[in-house]
Amino acid sequence: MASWVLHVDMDQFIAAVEVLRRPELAGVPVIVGGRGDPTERAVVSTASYEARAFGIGSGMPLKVAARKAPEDAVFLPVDHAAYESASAEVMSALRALPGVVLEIIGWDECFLGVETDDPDAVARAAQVAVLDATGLHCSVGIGDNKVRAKIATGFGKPRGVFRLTEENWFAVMGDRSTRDLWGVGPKVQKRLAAHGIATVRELADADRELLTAEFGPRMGVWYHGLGSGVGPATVDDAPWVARSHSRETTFAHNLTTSEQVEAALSELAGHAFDDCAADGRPVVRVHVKVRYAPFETRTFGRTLSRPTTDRGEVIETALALGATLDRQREVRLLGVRAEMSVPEGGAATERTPVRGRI
DNA sequence: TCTGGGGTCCTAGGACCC
DNA sequence: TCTGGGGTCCTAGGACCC
Repeated sequence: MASWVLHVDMDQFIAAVEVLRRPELAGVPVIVGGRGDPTERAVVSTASYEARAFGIGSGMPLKVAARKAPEDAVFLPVDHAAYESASAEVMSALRALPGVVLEIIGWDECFLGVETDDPDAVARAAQVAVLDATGLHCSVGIGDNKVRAKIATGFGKPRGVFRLTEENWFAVMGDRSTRDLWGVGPKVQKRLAAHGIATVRELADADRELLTAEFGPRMGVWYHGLGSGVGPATVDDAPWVARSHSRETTFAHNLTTSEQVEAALSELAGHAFDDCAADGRPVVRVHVKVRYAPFETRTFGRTLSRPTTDRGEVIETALALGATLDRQREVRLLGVRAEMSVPEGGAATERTPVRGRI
């Protein structure tokens, strides 16, 4: 029997959860984001397929989405609790599949590791299990490692299954843009293009020395392998260990006084600390992030002289960092991040350097 | 046209130590 | 006058993902 990695990804997860509890929304363009008010500063979390047909997608400002949306479109507020509970049902249905190792990588997606000679059957079984348990549909990518499984899922959407392995990698991906690779965003795409590397095949054929000179020893090697679809294949079911917690807020009206900034920092730092405290681990470092109007972001950090469980100390540190902000400029967004100490024997498994939760 | 909030990991460069 | 090399820690910033 061979080892396979399956990537399970829910179809339009957030919009689907909303439709599930409000069946009258079936077939309607549904746009979930912010507080559901398209006149506010917020972006689209998920748009239903009906809404996507109008060019509305994740990350788009709600104001822009409102302009594109038809009259019968429905804007809904984000309801984290509802998605978390739906997510838990999905994961528990998948975990119950025989012989699988489950690694959760987000609200609406996970990897399954399985030993089988018929991965398609496992993929179909996963889809049935999720649908039976929750009424929600998903797509499944099958791969010989995490990178190929993850990319395969996109070809299976919606409600489908797609297999991507060493055998068909170049046939499927070779002529596509490097941007289609997981972990290559607009900046990296541009830097690669400056070296004449536009396609996946060109990345695979590129000189490794050139890539390490451009991106550093780790990322250079990672990108080079990515061109050939190389990646880790170990699925790890160890519980997730958060490295940090943050709270941030975008203000409907920009802040202009020190008093406003201090009040906001105290509150955010307190919440961030509380999230760390709930994990039972001390804070080792505090960051403050500020977005000046119109859109320039700065971050400041300070490492504490020793790990602390003192809420007041974390707040004081955030305020001290906040004191260095430019008082002449309006503040559009503030955030506080608290990094925690790493627990004994913390996650030591192979990780992909794809940023985000993986 | 207007750009959220929650995360993780990598890199460059300076400080500092031996 | 010329001033190593390696290692670690820290800061700041960058990039990406969901």
